[in-house]
Amino acid sequence: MNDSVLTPERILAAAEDVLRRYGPGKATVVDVAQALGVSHGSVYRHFASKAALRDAVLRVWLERMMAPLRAITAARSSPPTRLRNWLSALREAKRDKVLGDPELFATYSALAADAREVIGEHVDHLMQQLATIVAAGIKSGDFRQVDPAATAKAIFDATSRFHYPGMAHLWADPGEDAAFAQLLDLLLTGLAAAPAPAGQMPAVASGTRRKTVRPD
Amino acid sequence: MNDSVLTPERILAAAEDVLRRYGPGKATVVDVAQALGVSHGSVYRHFASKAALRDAVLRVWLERMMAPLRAITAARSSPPTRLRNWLSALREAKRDKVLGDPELFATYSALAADAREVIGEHVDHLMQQLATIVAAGIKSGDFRQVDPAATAKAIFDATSRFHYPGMAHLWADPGEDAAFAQLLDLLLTGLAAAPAPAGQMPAVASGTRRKTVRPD
DNA sequence: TGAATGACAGATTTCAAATATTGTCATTTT
DNA sequence: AAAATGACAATATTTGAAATCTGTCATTCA
Repeated sequence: MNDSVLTPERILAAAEDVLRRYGPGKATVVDVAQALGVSHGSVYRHFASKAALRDAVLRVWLERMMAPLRAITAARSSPPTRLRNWLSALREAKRDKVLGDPELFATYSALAADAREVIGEHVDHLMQQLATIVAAGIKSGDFRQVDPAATAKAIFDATSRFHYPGMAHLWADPGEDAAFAQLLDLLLTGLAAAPAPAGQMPAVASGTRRKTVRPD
Repeated sequence: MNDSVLTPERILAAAEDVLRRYGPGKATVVDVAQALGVSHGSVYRHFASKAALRDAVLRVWLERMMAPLRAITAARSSPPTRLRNWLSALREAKRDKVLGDPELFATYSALAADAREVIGEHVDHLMQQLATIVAAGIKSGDFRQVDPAATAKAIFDATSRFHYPGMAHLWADPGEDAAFAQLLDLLLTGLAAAPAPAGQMPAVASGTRRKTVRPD
């Protein structure tokens, strides 16, 4: 098992493996070291504590999960479509994980419970992406004039039901798809620029109506 | 303690007391019986099992919490206002409970975790009330033509973040009020009847525009 | 005769002793 | 000299035997 030099990367990979095999409660630093054929003292040369190792593993996992979302954020489809796709992708990523391998999902949920800081950063990243899409929608005239950051948070909050791991126990229900679609419709309607608002308009130059129609 | 005859009501009251004092994990049927000055066998004459007793206590507690919501549902203010008040009241009821007495809240959350059926009924009741308000809003012309039941579910889902006990750990945050207000605005905008819809309208007789303006 | 009791079997919980883990660091290895 | 080791103290977890609890029911009580 002692292939090359001991690097943080090799330790991370081994840790992920051990975690997958043993579960979150039982995986020990000694196990990880053993998997690498080294003493557990060596692991502490690269990670300050078990918590630090745990955080690093979690970060890798979250990063992997976020990759498709980044792509959607940067896509060229219309902002409303992008928003729909992004939220659907977030939901499906979690849903597939929890339905596909409940144990592993539970493992990572357990990790996450003790890694508030990492989760905080993660959520911040997600909301920044949402805000980007919302801002694009305002610019294109598809969305009302709203505060992108605050609205991003509202959208994230509103969809928690479908992506927050603590609610995973509801995700196997048959009505879930319909409920999610219903919610998306409600949110997008709330976000849409009023076609011809009779009366009060936000006090902003309304020169940015929807200009181009892009393929969805 | 052996005042009058043993009734389900007296047992319920004692059970609630014991639960409050001992916590959810430690309260035993023997404790409840002891508090009443009877043998535990007598309790089983009135409740088939500890689970049944637990369910009954939970039902009483939930019923008490729902009372103000019923009042709001039946109020005479405009449907949008009623919806706002109802959702705010739901949020505040839970928030006050969890911030006011975290232990007791944890106790009841623990009960709830093993009483899916009772919780299911409870949620159904809540959604029915929401649907009533939504239907009223459609009738008054304040809301778009939507399916009241499906929309009630969407609204309930969208606000889970602020009333689902599993998310209580977020409720002490200072930004919570603003976030909730933001979400309410987004939902109510999404629900509002378009002032002058340019183009596609639902295939429904649109003879029910907002007729009267009531005091909010 | 209907309500209450308490002994009982089986299941669950508790608690303290035994074991394992984390994190450090003086020593060994390469 | 940098990397790795493993003995060690402090902490956390596991374990299993004893105690407690749930739910039943034959018997007692009023």
